[in-house]
Amino acid sequence: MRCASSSDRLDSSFVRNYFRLDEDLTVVLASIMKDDVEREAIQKFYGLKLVRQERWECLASFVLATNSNIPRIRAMVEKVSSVFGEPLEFEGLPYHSFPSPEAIRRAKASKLRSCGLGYRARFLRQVAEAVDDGSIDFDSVYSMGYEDARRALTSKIYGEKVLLGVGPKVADCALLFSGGKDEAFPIDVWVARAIARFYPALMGRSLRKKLGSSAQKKLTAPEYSKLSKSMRDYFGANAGYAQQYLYMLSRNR
DNA sequence: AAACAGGCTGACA
DNA sequence: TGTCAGCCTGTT
Repeated sequence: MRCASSSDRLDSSFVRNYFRLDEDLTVVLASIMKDDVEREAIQKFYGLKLVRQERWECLASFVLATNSNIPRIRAMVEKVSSVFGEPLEFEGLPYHSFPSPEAIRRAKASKLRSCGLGYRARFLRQVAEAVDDGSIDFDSVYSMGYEDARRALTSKIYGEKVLLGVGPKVADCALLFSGGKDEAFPIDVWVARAIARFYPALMGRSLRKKLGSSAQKKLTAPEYSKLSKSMRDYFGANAGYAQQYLYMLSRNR
């Protein structure tokens, strides 16, 4: 395989790991083709894959993504990178790396805030501190099983959250995209809508009604746990893949 | 121009 | 344990 990058570290074995070229996608897809909905989604978005993202960058990005939207998330990540990241060059063009936890930790509050992060600035800094000082250790957390790892990401020590800004949805995203937990099934508003529409039986009547009519369309913590568990039970070990295809289906209709 | 956007925290029942 | 308001900010 041939590839080009700005760094020697990003060689072909990195690319192989990042894009999961070691896995047989057809086998994975066969395991989640449990109904016509997934069949249609897989046909429509055939080739869509999970990738193995860098762990700190992934968690930090999803902390920033809270209560926001894709264009804005992109703007926040790019701004933070250009202000606090290392300058890079690739094929003559300038780029910036995503900043290290240390860089975010050292950042002046007002400067961090001026990246347009809003109240997420505080969360990003606290997560950076926890990663930098070892309060949270990715190696140890991601070596646990799914349930324990999710508990670890959202846990409290002496009543204080270890990772402020990391709730159930953010934790599931980190576990799926950078923690090697393929059974994680993150539920954002799009996925919740898709479940209500295509899998009403898995959702339950009251929640379905709420998403349909009520102005309050955000899942409560208990609703989230219950729903994500039933989706994991239904799709099994590769539920995260099912979620990705369902998400795409939900957004393209 | 009020609502909404790829939720979470802190306070309270 | 489960609810609920409030929250930065950009966009529609």
